[in-house]
Amino acid sequence: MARYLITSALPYINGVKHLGNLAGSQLPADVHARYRRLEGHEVLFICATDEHGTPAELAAAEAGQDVRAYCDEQHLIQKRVSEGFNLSFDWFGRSSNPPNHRLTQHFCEQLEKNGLIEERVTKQIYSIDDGRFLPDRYVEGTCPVCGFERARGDQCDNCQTLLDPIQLKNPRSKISGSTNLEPRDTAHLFLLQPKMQDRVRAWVDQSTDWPHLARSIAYKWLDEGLIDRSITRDLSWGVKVTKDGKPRPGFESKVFYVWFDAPIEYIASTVEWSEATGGNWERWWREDKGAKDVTYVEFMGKDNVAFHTVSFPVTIMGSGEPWKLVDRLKAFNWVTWYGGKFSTSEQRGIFMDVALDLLPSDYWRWYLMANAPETADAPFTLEHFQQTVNADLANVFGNFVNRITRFAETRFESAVPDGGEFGELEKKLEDDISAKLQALSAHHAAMEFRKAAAETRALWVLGNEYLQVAAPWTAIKTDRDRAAVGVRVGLNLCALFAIVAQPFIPDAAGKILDAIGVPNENRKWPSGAGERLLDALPRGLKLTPPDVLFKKVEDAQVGEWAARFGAGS
RNA sequence: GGUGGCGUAGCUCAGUUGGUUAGAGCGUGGGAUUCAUAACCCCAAGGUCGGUGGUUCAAUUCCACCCGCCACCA
Repeated sequence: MARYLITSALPYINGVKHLGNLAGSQLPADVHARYRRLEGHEVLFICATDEHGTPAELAAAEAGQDVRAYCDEQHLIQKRVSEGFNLSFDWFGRSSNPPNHRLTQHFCEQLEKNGLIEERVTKQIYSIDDGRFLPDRYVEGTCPVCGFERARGDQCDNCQTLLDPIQLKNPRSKISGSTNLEPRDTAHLFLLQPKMQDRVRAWVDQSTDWPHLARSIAYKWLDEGLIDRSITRDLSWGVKVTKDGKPRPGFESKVFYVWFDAPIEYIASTVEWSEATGGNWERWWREDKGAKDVTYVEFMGKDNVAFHTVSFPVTIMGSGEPWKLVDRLKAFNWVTWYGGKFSTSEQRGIFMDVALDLLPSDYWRWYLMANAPETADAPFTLEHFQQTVNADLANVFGNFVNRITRFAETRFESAVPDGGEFGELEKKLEDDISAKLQALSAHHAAMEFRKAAAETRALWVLGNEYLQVAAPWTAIKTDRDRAAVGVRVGLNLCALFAIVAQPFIPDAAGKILDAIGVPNENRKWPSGAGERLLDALPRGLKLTPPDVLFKKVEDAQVGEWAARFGAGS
């Protein structure tokens, strides 16, 4: 038994995420966590909402709410939606909770002790009418290079020139539109990342089992050279800046930059978990306190790779303390909506809460993992979704369960029949199943989700092929024992198929296992060797044929949804 | 613009550490079957592996350039 610490990139607090966000980190992380638990390993699966930063403040203002009240509400909404998708987090925390404040301050003070923090004064745009400094992106004005009138403070969208907000002509606040702005001196803390460059590189060098994409992104940043990075902002919503545990003089109206405190929430969310459950968080995160044998696995979208392979490790290593660093990471490309972007404002695409109103979570889980954006961006289309779930879930798997349980009901009194012996057909099936199980386990272990889904489906197909040849409905006319073998094997296959489908479609798998009466302790991942895979159920065991597991998605539904969610527009 | 990724059957994708007839699922056509959600099972058709050059006995697989799409650039 091994120990796995699994984290999913933190969803930003600002509204319910779309299917693409789900597919790129929370869902695969959940599938992997479930797989490792089924294997009998000790798993701690952690996520949280990322709640600080200007976008949260602005969204709250737009909603006419206090930012904390806004985050409270949005956190609950996201938590409920993640439960609706059966995301089996051991804890779903909040980066605004006290443990993250304490840890973020702790890390900064450690970094400062180690000579990695420097206080510097810079000029920033202050909006007198808004009563605040403006982040670069929230200053707009005329580009000094090309004259484009809606250039942002960090970059001109027209000519791509990188800008400082001070350079803009006729600058105005994007928040209020006010032009009553002036540059003012303000102090900030800078993290001296270049000092850690060699150590981070050495660490990346030895991280040979990362995916190629992750390493090349890390090397790209290292090759370009790390820079001193400002880790504080002039905002009120966030983690206060301290020195020796007390408010840091001159920083009373400042907080840490959201990108500094967000990854620390991985640890802090685990602290939240320990406070709520009595668990020992240091056993998972501190190598001096029992975390040496932990395998830490991170899931994220490709945009997050640099932060997880370079920035956060700088914080961790720079602390000089024995914190756990990532061992394996899995990065995803994007799911697109018909090749384009999901967009809340333009009503393009399906968001997590709406998806649950349309269909059970298993449909989405299956499709998104069977088509996970692993090597490239993957388009979501309703038509492909319909084809995939109807074929895989309804026709191949659901119908398999239905045909064999119905037959057992009408001809064998809804019980696992006794009688008859395995023949060549069953022996061959056993070999084929074992081989596929082995491949499936390997794909799960390697976090190859498309391949794991394809292999799961291939198992289901073996079941249908077997029934076709064994044909108990024909055998029953002349040889009841022969039919009994077919039905017994068929029912055992149902149980086995449901067990290995649990990581992808936990609800449906649970229904099947309940219907067949498989107790919880017998739902573990099959280890393969020497198991009686096809004769594990007690003979005479009564079952209740489940209702149709997966209703097909109808053309009319697809048509309606396509219009409603902006398909192809 | 810089860097990285991708471009393989109608669609979504595997694959080739360079080597006999390039694979899967879906979709399509045909057949078989009736236990089952008109499902399942079998068979078949379909590709000059983005383009152009180069290296090689041999390239879809390596190299160069080009075209197209995507991401990141703190």
